Amino acid sequence: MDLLAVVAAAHEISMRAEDRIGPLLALHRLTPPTAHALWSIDPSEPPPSMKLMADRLYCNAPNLTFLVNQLVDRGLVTRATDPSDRRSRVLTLTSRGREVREELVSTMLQVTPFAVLDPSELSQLAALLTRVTDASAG
Amino acid sequence: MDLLAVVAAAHEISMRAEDRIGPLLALHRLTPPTAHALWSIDPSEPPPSMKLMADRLYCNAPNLTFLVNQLVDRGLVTRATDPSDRRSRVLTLTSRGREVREELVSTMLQVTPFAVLDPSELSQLAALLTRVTDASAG
DNA sequence: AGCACATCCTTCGAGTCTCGAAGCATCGCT
DNA sequence: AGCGATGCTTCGAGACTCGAAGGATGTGCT
Repeated sequence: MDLLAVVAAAHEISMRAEDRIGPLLALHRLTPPTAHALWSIDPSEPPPSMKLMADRLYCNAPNLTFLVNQLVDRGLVTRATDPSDRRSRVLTLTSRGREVREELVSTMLQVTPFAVLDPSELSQLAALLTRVTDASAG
Repeated sequence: MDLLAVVAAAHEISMRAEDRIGPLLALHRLTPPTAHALWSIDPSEPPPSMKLMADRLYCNAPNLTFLVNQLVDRGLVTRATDPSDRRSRVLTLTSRGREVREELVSTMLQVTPFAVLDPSELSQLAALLTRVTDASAG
């Protein structure tokens, strides 16, 4: 059955990538969860709310509060009250946050096991994975 | 660039799968790390040592000791001294461990986002991922 | 306006995970 | 026998995850 092989291989690739990015994370006192949170704040988009981030990271509210505190403590993110809904807090990267995020992304593109694929294979793979994420939306 | 899209999509798929398997894990008082450890003990192969498991899971020795303790506490795994090297401990699934592992694998095959692909797409994807894991071995 | 209810976030406590440093037992080698 | 290497465990500190509970703000209803 190919499905089992695909699930196992995908997991293996994730673990390998996480292992290889580890040293860079340690350098910035980050961990996989905090790095993922940082990654998920795109500076070219409007600042996301805590709620939106929790949905993106598939985590609950207390957990997200904790992760954001870690990023704030490390000077990478700032919290602000959303003027249009004062219950909501929006997250903005500091200049250092933007730098670290950029370093994270560019390093990941170098060390990810997917980097061994050539452009044609990558394009095939991107098409398949896009189909998966679109079709299983939720 | 397709590479970034591939990395992001792969991560998204993993998170989604983990989210969907969560309820089953909770039922057995498992978590993603302990479930992954359980998954990595194939009952049809010779019992792995702690060392081998640590390599498979990309984790260090103290961490693996902790995870295995969790599985032992939950009655899923037993530890035994390897007669051929008395420093080494080998891990064997209990009958309950085999049941839970089987349930885990079969449920994952149902809920994984990859399940939306048809056989031809799956076979294509399996070929690409196998190439990635083989080419980036380490 | 006032009240009920929902939503967004935070705090707290308990359990889990991760890792470096240190230590113990055993193995392989000389 | 002695010595360094290897496999595992213990310990302590920091990080992560979640349910329960609570405070603040928005929404809808009368």
